Amino acid sequence: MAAEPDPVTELDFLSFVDHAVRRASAELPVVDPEAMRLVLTLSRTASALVYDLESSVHRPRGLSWAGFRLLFVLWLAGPAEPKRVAELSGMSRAAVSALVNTLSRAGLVAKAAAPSDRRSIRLALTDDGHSLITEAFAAHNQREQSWAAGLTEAESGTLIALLGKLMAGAGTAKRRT
Amino acid sequence: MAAEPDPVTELDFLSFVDHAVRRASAELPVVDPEAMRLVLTLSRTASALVYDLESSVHRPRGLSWAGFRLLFVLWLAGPAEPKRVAELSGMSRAAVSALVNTLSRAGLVAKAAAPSDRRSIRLALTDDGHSLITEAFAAHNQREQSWAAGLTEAESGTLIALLGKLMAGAGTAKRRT
DNA sequence: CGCCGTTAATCAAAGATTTGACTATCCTAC
DNA sequence: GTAGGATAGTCAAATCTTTGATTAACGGCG
Repeated sequence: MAAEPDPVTELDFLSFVDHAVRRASAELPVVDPEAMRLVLTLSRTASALVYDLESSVHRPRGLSWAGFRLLFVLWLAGPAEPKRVAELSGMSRAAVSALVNTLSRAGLVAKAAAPSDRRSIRLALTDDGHSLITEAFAAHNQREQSWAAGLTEAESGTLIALLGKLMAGAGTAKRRT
Repeated sequence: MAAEPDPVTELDFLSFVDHAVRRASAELPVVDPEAMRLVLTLSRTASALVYDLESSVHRPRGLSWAGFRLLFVLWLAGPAEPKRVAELSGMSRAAVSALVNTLSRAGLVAKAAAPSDRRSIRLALTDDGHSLITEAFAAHNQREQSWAAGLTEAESGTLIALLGKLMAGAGTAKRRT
């Protein structure tokens, strides 16, 4: 790690990817640069996207990213049990449980007895919750559109298809329980 | 060693995206379904990817995802100040500060006086830190390769290019300070 | 009918992350 | 040279998330 061949001082979050791939390949010949670049670009893009949506749309409305996802699932899947909400939103059951307490205290989500299993409960949006999620999602989608505007429709379709293929191909991908 | 494929959950997720897009479009005619599908697919794919890498590669080595990212940055950018590490790794300065304490206590990162600014410090990998990150990244990249294996080389290149374009087009994307 | 392994939700403790405040230092303009 | 604003790192409080344990309920099998 002697000399720096690159002007490391001027890198930002995105262009660091180029530097990192070159550097890592040089230090570890076993590295597959293409796979590395793919994962790095994907995770950084997603992270920037989520951060932007959360800070510009949801925080101002008093929702965390997780809170938004939970309301979103209840909105589009209808009333459901915590277990199913956890699966669909990608959270742990404990996280759902804690988050539901918060959202319930805020009057956005209601708990009721589950139809046929007394261990479980049924979660549903309140009227306030429904109002909030529809309004918030409208703004959310506005912002999504300004992101998507950087791509043509064809490109957007290709990107979605490739992400789907990536996801499907990764049969080993574990989800949380 | 428990890397069990869970196709049911993944399919559940994929079909939820379809369902969600249809449902949201029906309830809110103003919604752009293509932008919605793009963001949903992207964030969910990235989330599955990160979760898989973290749980299969880094947790077993005692590293959190954030801890890995910090070591990764120091490894490839060389010794740097916390401010720059925060920029390159996408964390807040406070998070870097806290994380460096942990990693420093674990003997992976060393703090030293910054060359020319007495407000700042210089962070660097220790020998142990260097050993750990190279070993961990080798395993990390192995796993990346098994994800990338689902795509052809051409598809992978296209995907990277489209993500880059998406990121570049979103000039309004805010980064954290 | 009752035993017992599963499954669901929740709780508790530990760890992380964020925002905002605070201290120390830098540096430009007077 | 020095006053004032800007900048770096850290701390504190509030939130969230995760893991593991706990309580309650289900359901198959003798």
